[in-house]
Amino acid sequence: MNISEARTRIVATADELYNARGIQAVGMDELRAAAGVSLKKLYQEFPSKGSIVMAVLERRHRSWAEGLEATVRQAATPRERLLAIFDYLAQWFCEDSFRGCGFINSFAELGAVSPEVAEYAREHKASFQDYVVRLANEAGAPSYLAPQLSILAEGAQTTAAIAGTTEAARQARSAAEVLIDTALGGRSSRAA
Amino acid sequence: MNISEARTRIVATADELYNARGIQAVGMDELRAAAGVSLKKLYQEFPSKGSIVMAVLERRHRSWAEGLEATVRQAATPRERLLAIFDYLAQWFCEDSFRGCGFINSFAELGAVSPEVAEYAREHKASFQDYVVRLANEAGAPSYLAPQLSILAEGAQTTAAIAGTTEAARQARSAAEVLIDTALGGRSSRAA
DNA sequence: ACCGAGCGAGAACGAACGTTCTCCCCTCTC
DNA sequence: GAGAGGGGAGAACGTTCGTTCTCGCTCGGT
Repeated sequence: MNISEARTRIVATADELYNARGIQAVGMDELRAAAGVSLKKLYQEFPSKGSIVMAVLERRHRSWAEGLEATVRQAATPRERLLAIFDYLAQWFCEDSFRGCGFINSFAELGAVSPEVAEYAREHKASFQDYVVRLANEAGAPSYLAPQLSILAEGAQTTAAIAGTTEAARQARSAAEVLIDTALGGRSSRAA
Repeated sequence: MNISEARTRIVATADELYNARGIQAVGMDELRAAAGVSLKKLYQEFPSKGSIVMAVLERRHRSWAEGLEATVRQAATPRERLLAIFDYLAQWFCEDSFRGCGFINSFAELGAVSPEVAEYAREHKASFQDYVVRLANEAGAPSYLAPQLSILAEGAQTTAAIAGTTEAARQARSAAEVLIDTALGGRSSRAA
């Protein structure tokens, strides 16, 4: 077995388990069993559980960024690209495994106790916000639009996670339409 | 010492500690020390840690509902009452102890493992959404407005928590103004 | 003054967890 | 074929945690 293949499987399995049940609720032995590796190999690939958590966060960040980018790329106009954020959310919420944003969850679980996790969650959110800023700029929108849309996206994620329904994506999208059209149409009017 | 006074102090202390460091990171012994009660009294008042967690959630719910209601009541018009939601958030985010919505956090930490916690978080969010629906109705807004504002409020909370800044309240408020004015002004136009 | 009930302090217990160690088998090399 | 090295299974270790138990003290009633 390739050493890097074991790593990949460990991180992928950890991602699933941590997402489904929470990081602290999944022990190393359960992860070992689910990933089909020995404990020795686990600790050969990762020095500690904390480093697995960080690897999972990196994987989640990559997966999110790539998935979002792929959905956005399909949109034709700058306005549609901004709205594509919410289409991506809608599709994500439909997955059986959806249990809320993994960064919000890990921040809530470990942010107060692990500076690394807190910092990575912050970076992930900042990178998303930067991305929205870029999309908003390409649409020629005033600078206050991007944070508004980011907040809508965050809210849709937690609402969908806790309520267990998918409608928040649609509701957030319709709100985003209003915000975008107002920002693009009525130049000069209102600022944050 | 009044028996109910001990209860109150235990729950208040647990609220602080759980909020600051996470539920799972705070042991019964630390709670006992911080609340200044004996372990015996602790288990005399509550059968288990889980029941303390539920009592904390109930306290948080009451505190949230009362604080929100108090802020909303100060607003003069239905439109301002809707916006008061975000003034309440702004004020909350400024508190040193703010570390995100306690229900989102406890849901992320224990929701997958404790059906009671998950259910209570759901109920809390549903009750907030109902409240927004009521305020929106009093403003004569179409039914799609309330979920939009609820999502904004959720998003502001997680954004403020992770970024560690307070500006999300202001940004969400300005977005809410747009959504409210659009919903109240352009009757018939767009629905969710 | 004495007895019993209640309380605080903290030891004790059992379980779970992260991490390391041991033992055994397989395999590859000479 | 013998020996060594690596890897898997899982026992072991030390810690932490939730919960219970023990012990000694205090205090109120008669």
